[in-house]
Amino acid sequence: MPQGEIVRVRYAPSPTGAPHIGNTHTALFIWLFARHSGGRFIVRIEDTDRERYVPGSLETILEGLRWLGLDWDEGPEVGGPKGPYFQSQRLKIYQQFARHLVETGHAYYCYCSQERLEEMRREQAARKEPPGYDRRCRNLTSKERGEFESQGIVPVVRLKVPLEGKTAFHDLIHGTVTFDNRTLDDMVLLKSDGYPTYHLAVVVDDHLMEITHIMRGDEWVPSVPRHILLYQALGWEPPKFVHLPMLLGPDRSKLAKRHGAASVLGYKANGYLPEAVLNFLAIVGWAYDDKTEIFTRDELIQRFSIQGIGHTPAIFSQEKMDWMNGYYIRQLSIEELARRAMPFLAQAGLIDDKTDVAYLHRVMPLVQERIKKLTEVAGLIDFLFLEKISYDPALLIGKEMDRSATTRALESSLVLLKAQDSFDAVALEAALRPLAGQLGLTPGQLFGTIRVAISGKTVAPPLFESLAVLGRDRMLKRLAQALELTKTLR
RNA sequence: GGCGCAUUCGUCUAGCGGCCUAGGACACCUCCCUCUCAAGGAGGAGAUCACCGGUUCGAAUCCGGUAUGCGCUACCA
Repeated sequence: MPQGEIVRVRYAPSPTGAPHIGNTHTALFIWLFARHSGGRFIVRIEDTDRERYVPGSLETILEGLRWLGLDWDEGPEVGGPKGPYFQSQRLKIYQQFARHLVETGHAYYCYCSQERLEEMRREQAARKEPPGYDRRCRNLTSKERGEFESQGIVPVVRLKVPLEGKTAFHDLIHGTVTFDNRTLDDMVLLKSDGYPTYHLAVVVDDHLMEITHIMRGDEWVPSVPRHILLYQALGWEPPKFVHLPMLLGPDRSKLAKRHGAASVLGYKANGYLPEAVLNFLAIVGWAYDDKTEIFTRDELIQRFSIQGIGHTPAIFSQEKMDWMNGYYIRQLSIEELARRAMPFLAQAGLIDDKTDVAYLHRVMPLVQERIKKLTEVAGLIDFLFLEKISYDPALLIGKEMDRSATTRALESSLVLLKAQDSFDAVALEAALRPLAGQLGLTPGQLFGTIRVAISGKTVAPPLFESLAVLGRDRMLKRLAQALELTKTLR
């Protein structure tokens, strides 16, 4: 990259399904590099495989990027000076370069049928030879070509890879990597349906779009020598290469759908905060120093560097992701937490448009430090929204208590609270705590029984705060209900 | 099978020749706080730096080999 030239990097997803967290990880690193260097972040859609195309996946990919705030300067929806940004709309360009390569002797037409190629590979496997095209069509005479053409066979275009020598390239993360040309076969550049393969399309587009750094996952390293050969054949200068560490599943294999909630949008649906996902993704495969791991988006942009990127593939740790999400939830203001939790509460049927936001603001402090995901809110505080709660009456009887002790506890609490005139948490605790001793119970026993009576749960937010939010009427009603229920116990 | 990349606590990582008797974080354990659950605080356990050679006064750090893992090996990306 000449001095002063602006960084241009691209994220080039294929619309073949929902974007998983591995792709997103790559996108984030590319975006961070672009923003850090004041360059351009380009999104290019590599839709050259018509068979694997999944309708709707483009929208999902873009939504995932938007959710994380990875804005793009050129690409779908925004356009740009080097478009179109869909490879399916650039077919003529690839065909033209493919033809050019054939004319200049760097590529050739291949008429081999897929059946023959498959059989060839089977035989190679049987003979324990490395698989690869046997170059049967590499030196066809024009007469032979004419015969195939007259049979109506539509050829593919293959690159004429040098039979010997070595091809090397320099990667900003891995250093110099060298390949022996003998291990490379004559790959297809243009398929018989007129679509380019990845190899042709990526080289042509990266050049035409003036990409300065090719950033992508490590799984692409083995294809670089072929691309270098293509650059040479086309007389172009290759950009810089930056191969990013891959994300692995818990079984250490390349992260894929079968590893569970691998889709970014899945994280959104499961109650993760975009800033937490962004932060977490950034610190796997990249480190700033020996201790910092919480970064705001601006800090990430400011501190990101290729030097800090690791060489090793990394296992995506769901546990740590969850911890970080919980951490970010705890940093939210009550108002913000309420705003973010609302869709999940609505989904659980606990709130609707008419729900009082001020009430939500009173509820949120009860859950803020107890959840790791927004999806957990509803289960913790449903009793504060539901008209009626149901639970197993046996839960009312606490540790080392019996039915009569439970009944007495509920009766006494009811009497005491009926006479109570102040219903904030502090006053309620001051009133109820002494009651335990009077009943010959530990505070834990008494509070446990009341907890179940008002929430239907043995694990719930703090009792007095919960009572305060519930309010006098509802708490008395629930205690009375619980008292009724004790009659069903033996 | 061939080629390529990689190898520091279970996991994510710091380390780029002496500061390392290897630091941080998650998870785990103990204690404190405490009405349950959390959160928080204080501790703890956990890595002979894959292995074997070499270079060097000195190596987790440099070099070579071995092993292991992963990736690629399609008219998929």
